[in-house]
Amino acid sequence: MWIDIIKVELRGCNMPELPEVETVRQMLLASLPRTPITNIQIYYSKIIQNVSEIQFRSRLIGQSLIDIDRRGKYLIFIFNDVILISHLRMEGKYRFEEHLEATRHDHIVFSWEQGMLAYNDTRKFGTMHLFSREENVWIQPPLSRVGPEPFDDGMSVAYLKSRFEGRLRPIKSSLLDQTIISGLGNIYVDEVLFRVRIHPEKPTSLVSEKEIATIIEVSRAVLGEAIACGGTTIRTFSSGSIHGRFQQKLLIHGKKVCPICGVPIQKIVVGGRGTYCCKNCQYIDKIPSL
DNA sequence: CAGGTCTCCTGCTAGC
DNA sequence: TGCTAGCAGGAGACCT
Repeated sequence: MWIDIIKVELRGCNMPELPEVETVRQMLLASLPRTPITNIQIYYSKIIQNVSEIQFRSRLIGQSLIDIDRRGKYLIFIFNDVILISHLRMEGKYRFEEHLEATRHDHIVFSWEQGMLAYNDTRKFGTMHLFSREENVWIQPPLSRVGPEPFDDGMSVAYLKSRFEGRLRPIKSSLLDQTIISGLGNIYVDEVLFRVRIHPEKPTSLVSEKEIATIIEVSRAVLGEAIACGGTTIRTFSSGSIHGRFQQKLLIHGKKVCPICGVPIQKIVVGGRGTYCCKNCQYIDKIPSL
């Protein structure tokens, strides 16, 4: 079985966000062996952040996978004695095969009796952290920096309001800030802001309570639907080349013309990120007319 | 503290 | 045709 994230028509827009990571989590959970890891090959060690290459191997070899969790865009592999936290960043992907030969951009390969798992990452931006299960991984970086997901109990209008107060930066930057709200990346933030008809450059503190409520509701809907669709850019080679069906449901990201008013969509830069929005339908100051 | 800028890295593309 | 400079982007480091 292959689990891969491919480039689709939107160049540079294939980064895994929460729905993609969740899809990868489910597929790995279904396919990875629960027997001890027999070997680990490291071809590019800078992926590993908090322990040495030697420690990474010695502490993981012999460990059996118990479960895979997820927090925001982080995958959390739980073994007998250790916890491996993996972030795919822009282009990280895993593939599991009975036997694989490491190819270009395969940086770490885990082996079991039953198969091999390769971590492949063209841009080498992905990260891995290794912790002991005795440590509390939730109170130290990177997980300590991850704020609540839209689905979490901790996510509420009152919470977001408190985090938005006094913030002058664009709302898009605040929604991309994983310490405030986790799981939304560049594509989904554009989608959410278009659907709630708020301009990405609207100052955060000017977003009303009513708008915050709508942002939460729409974030849940967009992410939930994307998860149900298997993400935007995921495909499994075992079932041909099907990419995530949410790709077809994008309304604004990568589009040329506004699906509501027909005006050409603007491509601007907000907080250093390529941003798609409709100047006609997304307001900076006005209350959205939903 | 808030927020801006730089860094990491490679593949693609515009421009010559 | 072949080359190169420039760009994209999640999150942390660093600076103001």
